[in-house]
Amino acid sequence: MTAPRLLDVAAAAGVSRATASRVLAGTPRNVDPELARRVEDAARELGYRTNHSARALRTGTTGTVGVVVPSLANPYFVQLADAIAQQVRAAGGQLVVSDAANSVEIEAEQIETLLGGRVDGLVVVPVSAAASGPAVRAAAKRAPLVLFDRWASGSGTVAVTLDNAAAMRLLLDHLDTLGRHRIALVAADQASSSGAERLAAFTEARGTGAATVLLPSFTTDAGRTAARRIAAQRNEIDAVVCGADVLAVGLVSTLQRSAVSVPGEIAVTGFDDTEILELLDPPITSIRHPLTAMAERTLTLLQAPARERAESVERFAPQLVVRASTDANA
Amino acid sequence: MTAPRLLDVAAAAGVSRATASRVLAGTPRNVDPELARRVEDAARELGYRTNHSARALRTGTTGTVGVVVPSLANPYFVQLADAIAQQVRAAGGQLVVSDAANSVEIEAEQIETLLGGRVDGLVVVPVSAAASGPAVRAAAKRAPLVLFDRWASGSGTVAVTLDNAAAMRLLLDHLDTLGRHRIALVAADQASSSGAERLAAFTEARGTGAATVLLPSFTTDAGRTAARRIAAQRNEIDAVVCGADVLAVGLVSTLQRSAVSVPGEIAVTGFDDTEILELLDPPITSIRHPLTAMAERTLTLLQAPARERAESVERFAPQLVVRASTDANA
DNA sequence: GCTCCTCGGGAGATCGATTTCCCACACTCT
DNA sequence: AGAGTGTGGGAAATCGATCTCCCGAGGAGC
Repeated sequence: MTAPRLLDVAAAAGVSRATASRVLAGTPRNVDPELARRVEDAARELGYRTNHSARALRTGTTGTVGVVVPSLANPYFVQLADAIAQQVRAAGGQLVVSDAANSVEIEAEQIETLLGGRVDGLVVVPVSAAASGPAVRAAAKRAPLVLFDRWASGSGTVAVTLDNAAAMRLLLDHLDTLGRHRIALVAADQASSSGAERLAAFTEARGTGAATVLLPSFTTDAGRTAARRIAAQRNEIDAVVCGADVLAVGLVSTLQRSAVSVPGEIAVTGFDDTEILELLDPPITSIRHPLTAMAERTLTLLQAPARERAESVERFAPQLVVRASTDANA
Repeated sequence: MTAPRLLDVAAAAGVSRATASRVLAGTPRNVDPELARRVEDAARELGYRTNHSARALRTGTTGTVGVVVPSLANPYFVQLADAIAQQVRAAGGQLVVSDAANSVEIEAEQIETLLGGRVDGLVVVPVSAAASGPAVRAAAKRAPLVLFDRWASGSGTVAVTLDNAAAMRLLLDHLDTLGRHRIALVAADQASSSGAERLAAFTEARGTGAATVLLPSFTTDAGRTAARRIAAQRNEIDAVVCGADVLAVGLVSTLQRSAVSVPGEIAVTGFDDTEILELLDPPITSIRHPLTAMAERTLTLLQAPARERAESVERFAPQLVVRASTDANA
């Protein structure tokens, strides 16, 4: 029982393959309604489904967008992929998600694979601002590619990101307003553009002398490590800004177990407004990305002529979400 | 600047397309090492990448596995997809993940699309035990398909799942051992086979009279609703088994805000050992699925001859993970 | 009544890689 | 030396859908 082909449908309807194709693919060409009906009936009858490889080969287009994220284990990236997915689906396309396992090499490999005629365009959340550049640049020459949430230097293409500096200022102003002036930064992953920008904005606002805990990795475990260092300095610090939600989650739960009250003694903020934050006790203040708008813009750029994707960074305005981890009355 | 084709590589190396193909696709045919070297050099030089659509069309095979999950917004399903992804990658394949948006119709649509020659096989976590059957059955006739984590009746194919009844018994025994005998079940989503099995196992163990809170949806918000009902019955209940982690998360945080101590007054368990559980205070006792073994078995079945995928359900042994939400000393 | 257009529809080329033949050459064995 | 054998490599068919031509019929205009 082999799958029915267009030829079979055409034969059953008593027309040529060309006509059957015109009806089923909806080519802008008038076909006698009677014939169209016969073709459609035959197709339904036989359970015909157009062969994707054949169509893609002939038309040179797949109707599929590829997304490469650093890791699907991090809910933040899942959220990003999901935002893109909704836009793609709304446009009637398919989505392929690849996981780069936080490695520039695997990232390059995934990009390569997807480019072999599997996708019409690529959305990449690059692992590293410095090291992801070359692979992205090479890929951007072969297919439309837009960076999302992070940029990579020398990428040769446009990036749709959050305005991280503005976001950092929002958080610092918020804490200042609450009378918290002795603020520490807990960050990881300076390899990513967003990590670097957040750190830079913090240093610029607070000076190089400000307390900063840099962690090797971007996990809740790292957040717990940070908690121990913060707890040790509890007398000199009254607020902590975390460069990522996962860090904040680990930090808050560990601080509380060490009997450091949040926000009583130390206020804490996250950074990406992941869904978990709301569920913790206390819920954690964070920065919300305008993901829908960002994803929409990304798809627009993907479909635009190449010249609109010249290397540049577009920054979207962040939104502060105040919760009880900074302001108990929130 | 069009992409280089096999023809270009062959010309550059001074051989025929056939030979170039034999070298690059690694056909089990001897080729003069000197020619092979020339072909490989030419391919590298030109930046050649085999066109996936063309290869797929000719060979009828894509090297890609599709996964359809009910929703990517639920971290549990992301975890499942990730387990499959690792196995597929280990086998040198590609993965396409689709989201069914918790709808049987969209699920059927996604399956249809993937079957149009995009994938060699399909792994489906069905939305509904009853309603997903027909679409799955039709798909299973056209391509290898294995159900994962849940089964669907009349699916005509094999399902790799957890032994939910055994898992429920593990939880109940654990609570009994701790002296908690007045146990309530908080569940949602009886449409899924796992939801139904968990409910059935609970009822069988505790009788139909046992307290049960059935929720309309499968979200943390639903868990909060449940918390209010449980709090109202706090005098008759000393433990709650949740049919899913997301419910437990919402339940615990809301109970605590209502000044009901966990586990002091009421012990709580989750069910899928999602990563968040560990981070909450208290961390929540749950059931861990042997996901790696399950994913491995799934891939094996996918590649096996059709007769090994006769409709049946394979059940894997659950593992109890005790945390402080049931046993403060854990 | 005749020519010119329009419009629907079919034959065949095409996308790029794989694979089936089959041929040419070199080498061995009698 | 001639026949037999084996091996590497090329020409051409093939996968299935689309798209470019081109043809025939019917209608409009003179």
